[in-house]
Amino acid sequence: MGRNKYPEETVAKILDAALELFCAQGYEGTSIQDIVDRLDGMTKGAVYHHFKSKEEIFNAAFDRAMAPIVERRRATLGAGNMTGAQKLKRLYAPESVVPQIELWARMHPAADPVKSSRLLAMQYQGSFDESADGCLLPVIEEGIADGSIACKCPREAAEAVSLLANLWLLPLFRPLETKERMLARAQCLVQMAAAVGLDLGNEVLQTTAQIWDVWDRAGW
Amino acid sequence: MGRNKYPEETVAKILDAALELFCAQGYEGTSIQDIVDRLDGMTKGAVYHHFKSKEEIFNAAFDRAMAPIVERRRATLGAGNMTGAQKLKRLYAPESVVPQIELWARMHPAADPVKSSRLLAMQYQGSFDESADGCLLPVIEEGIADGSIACKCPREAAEAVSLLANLWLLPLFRPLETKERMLARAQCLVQMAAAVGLDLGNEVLQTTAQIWDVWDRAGW
DNA sequence: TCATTAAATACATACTAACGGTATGTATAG
DNA sequence: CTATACATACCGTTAGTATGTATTTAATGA
Repeated sequence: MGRNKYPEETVAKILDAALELFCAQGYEGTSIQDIVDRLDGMTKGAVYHHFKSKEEIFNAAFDRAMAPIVERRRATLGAGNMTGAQKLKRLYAPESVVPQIELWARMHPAADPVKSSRLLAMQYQGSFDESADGCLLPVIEEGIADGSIACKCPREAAEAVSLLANLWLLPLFRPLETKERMLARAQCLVQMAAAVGLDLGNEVLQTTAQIWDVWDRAGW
Repeated sequence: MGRNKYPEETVAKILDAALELFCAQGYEGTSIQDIVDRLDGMTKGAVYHHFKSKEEIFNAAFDRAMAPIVERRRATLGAGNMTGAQKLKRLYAPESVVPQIELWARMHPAADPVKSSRLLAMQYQGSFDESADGCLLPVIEEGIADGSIACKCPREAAEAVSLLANLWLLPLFRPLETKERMLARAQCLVQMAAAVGLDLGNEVLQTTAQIWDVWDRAGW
């Protein structure tokens, strides 16, 4: 295969194949050769021309998949003149959460946390970086500033809620058996968040129910 | 090196070396050869005679390190005629937690969650299995039975508290800068737990302070 | 404006070092 | 004599590299 006039297309093809495989088989379970085999005619040399390591491919594929979701959430929050408290509820409303869930559903991480350990670690990391610091904490601080939220430990509350929401309420790595248990978790989280001054709103329960349905439909 | 009369010693040496390396460099970052190189004179054949895979070595090393700690905690809880509420506080008192912390301090897991992803996944898993189901939940249910605890969602509360305690309050994978921030987390956790009917007691704050000191002393 | 050339880029090919694991040999304890 | 505790030598696979080659782009000059 000769040189492509539009190398971005090649990059896109690589990332598409990589994401699918990484999700289906995990990081360690996917070899570079597996990826190459899906890029008909292309060879490993091409892949290593565009990316310098397997890790870089993984991160790029993941970031590319997340980008539109993050963007969408930012847009939701940026627009309008809402109070911090209102934005907080928005963050956990279906329209913010469901797209992300659909991505995860496509990725289908292995139910065994140890086998999905890399994805788990990224979710863990993300719970602090993106979810808490980049998204939840600013909203909480806005709410404190405008008087709509009374929270004495915004940073800690943001971290704890993000962690619970990402690693527990969403049962990515330890699937739940029933919708009821998932709703019980949501209820529990709402109470705990309220204790540190964060009113997540009862929409969380509807959001949770929708998430369950999405996964159920995806044959979880 | 000839045949050893006491093969358990060989096994112990392998596990000691393995634990240290797995903690310092992570699972993927540690090769069987790395382990072998620490067992002067011994070869890979010996290792694979006693263990059938790298994974088995990892699990054995980890279990061996955890065993005395689990045992000790069980002993603390089993003895005496305490109410469930009292036992709950006991679970988060220094004498229950600090030994475990000292183990972790020795192990020194890499600060990057992705590099320590396997350890993280095991902590995650353990937060449900051992910490919640095996330890916290029975105590809560005991407390409900004897009337000392009023908790509407024992299973969910146990899981959430375990997760937060293991993956957030103890900053194994994302070290904290100051003692104050760690204490703020503890305070936050206490409030959140109280919201679902679990009184962890103010001893948690002292426990947390002690944990910080242990790590500080270990040159964290 | 357009051919000519030089340089940068997009790949393919062929290779290496390291890894987890195995097959097999050998000496020693029981 | 047999089972066990190792050592030695090997294998298939993997991530990654070195290098070669064709094609695009940029620079040049008339």
